[in-house]
Amino acid sequence: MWPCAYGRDPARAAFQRKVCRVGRCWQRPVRLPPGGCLLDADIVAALEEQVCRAAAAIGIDPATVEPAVRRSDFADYQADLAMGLAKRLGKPPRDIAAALIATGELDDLCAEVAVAGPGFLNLTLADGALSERLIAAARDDRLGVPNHDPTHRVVVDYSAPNVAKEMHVGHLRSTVIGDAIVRLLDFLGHEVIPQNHVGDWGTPFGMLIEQLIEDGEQATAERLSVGELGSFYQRANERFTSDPDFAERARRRVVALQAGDEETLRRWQLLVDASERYFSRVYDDLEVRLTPEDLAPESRYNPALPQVVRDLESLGLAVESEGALCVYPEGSTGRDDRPLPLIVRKRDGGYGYATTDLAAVRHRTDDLDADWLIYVVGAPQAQHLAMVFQASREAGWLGDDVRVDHTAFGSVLGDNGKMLKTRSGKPIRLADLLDEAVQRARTLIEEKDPDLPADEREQLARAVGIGAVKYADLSSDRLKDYTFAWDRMLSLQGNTAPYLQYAHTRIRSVLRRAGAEEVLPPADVIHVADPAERALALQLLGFGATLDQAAELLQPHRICTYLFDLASTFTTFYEACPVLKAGSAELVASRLTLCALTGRTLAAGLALLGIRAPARM
RNA sequence: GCCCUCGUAGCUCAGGGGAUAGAGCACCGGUUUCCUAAACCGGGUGUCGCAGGUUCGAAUCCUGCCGAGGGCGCCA
Repeated sequence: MWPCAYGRDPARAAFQRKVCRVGRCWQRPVRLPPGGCLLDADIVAALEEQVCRAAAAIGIDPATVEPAVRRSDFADYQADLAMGLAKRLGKPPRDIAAALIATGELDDLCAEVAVAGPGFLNLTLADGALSERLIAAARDDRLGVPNHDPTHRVVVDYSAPNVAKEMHVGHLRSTVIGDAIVRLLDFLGHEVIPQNHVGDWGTPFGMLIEQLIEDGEQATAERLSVGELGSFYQRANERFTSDPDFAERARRRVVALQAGDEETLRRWQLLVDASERYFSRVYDDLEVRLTPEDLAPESRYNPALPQVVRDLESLGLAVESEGALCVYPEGSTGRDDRPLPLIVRKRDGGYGYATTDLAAVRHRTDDLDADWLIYVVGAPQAQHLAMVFQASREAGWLGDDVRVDHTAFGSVLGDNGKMLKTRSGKPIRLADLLDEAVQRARTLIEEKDPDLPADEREQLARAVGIGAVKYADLSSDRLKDYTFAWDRMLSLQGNTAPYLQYAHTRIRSVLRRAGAEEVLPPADVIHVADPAERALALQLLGFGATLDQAAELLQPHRICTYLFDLASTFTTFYEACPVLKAGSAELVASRLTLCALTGRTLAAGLALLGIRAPARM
């Protein structure tokens, strides 16, 4: 294809700079296997490189052009760079496009390159190039998706429930989105460190511990472990507001807790332990990867807080105001354009969550040595986090080489357009929501497939019900609010988990019939003559690029959109192209390979979202 | 008052500067001697909130306005 001396190749160097343009090499440059040709299934990257090469050949510095290759309605792909070059070169864009074609650089991969419209380059791939890459992907455990290069050490902060407080739909979003991001970045080769920033400290623990004393330790621990957190918290709160004696005891209890009183700490620990047992159960039900090892609760930072404050003072960043110690990060203003404070030490000498968050940043960069911090936290926290990040930058705790993202998400709304609540206006317990999801899935399965053995039905109900809830949460842009609707998310039609799961089982069924379910050596050649075959082939080869984009933008919904398109494209193929009854043995093998690759890609994509792909439904 | 986010088909949503803005639902019609009909195929929908600007080209980038939600000092 082209020489191996990539390091000195100006077109490649320029192309790599191009893909790194986001700033700090967060995007993946094309990886070069030792053999010197691209095994990477990502054909867009290969085409872009050839376009850069063509640009260089007509005397354009490839570092200064955007190859702009994308899927096209008019050909397999299109490159849109000629129009942008017209003014610079003082030539009509169609002439430039023609000159790019004339270099012959695109001939390796393309059977046909044509100028269209104002100067689009319509690229039609050579069948051989498609076939070759499909076979490489089919042979590869990773479906032709290379590791990201360079890889990063990434802290993902997500879920973050509160001790002795019910988990609700807000935690659902953080947990599900965070889990998908963890799985995705892990798959792409990054070293991922999940951090569950559990809320286990603060003033409410005074009343919670007093309530524990009133209810009895044994009984409270038992109730909390099985998820009766909401009623416990509520009772404590009611006592606190209605009984001045209780409130006074609670206030004294906070002081004792902060002072490290042993007996108080023991009771606090009891609340923490019982709650964490419950969280683990919910995580198991949700089928997310979070484990007790990932716990990094707020209290763990307590010992570091005085030092954080001392350092901020000695750096001259923290100043006293109205008795409190404040940092004023650049760029944040509140009412009357006054700078907004981050209160790092309260008037009473205590520390709030800002200080804890600063300590956490420090721990993650210094001790965990992360160079990428991801906070999967609701959108309302945007200003707070921006201030924490800015203060950390100013304090030198976040270097320029560390990327930080607030991966914000919107609210879950009911069908009334308001925040999802029960009819009585209370927040919906996450655990109840999951139970209902499984129950609804079970009912559907009983209707459609009454003969299924009970244990299989239960497994399936879990896979479908939990998958539906998670997929509904992941499939639209996380930043927007989303409307929760059982019927939509459990539908077999549309962009839903059950639809994808069903598409996957249909594929598995074909493979079963072919006796090829376990091992399927790929065909020697993949036929892409039929438009439906070709469309499927092109879609399959876009998997890696989709994952890269989803990871770069931290948008799991891009994976969903891709998988739905893949399933739709497959369906069209499946209708148009007989597989087992194709004309020749060769064609059967080719189409079976397409089926197998599609099935594996669907399963892999769903797995990255934390959703199971059962073999039968 | 200031700041942030959102506004795309009747509904739920895709669309990160490119050609004619796309799906699903809903609605209408069709498909089962045929690889899972829990499915599939066909049928028409738009002042991309409004107005300017940048650009060869804007749903996409910038500014202003309107509408919705959220945030703005010691809760986390």
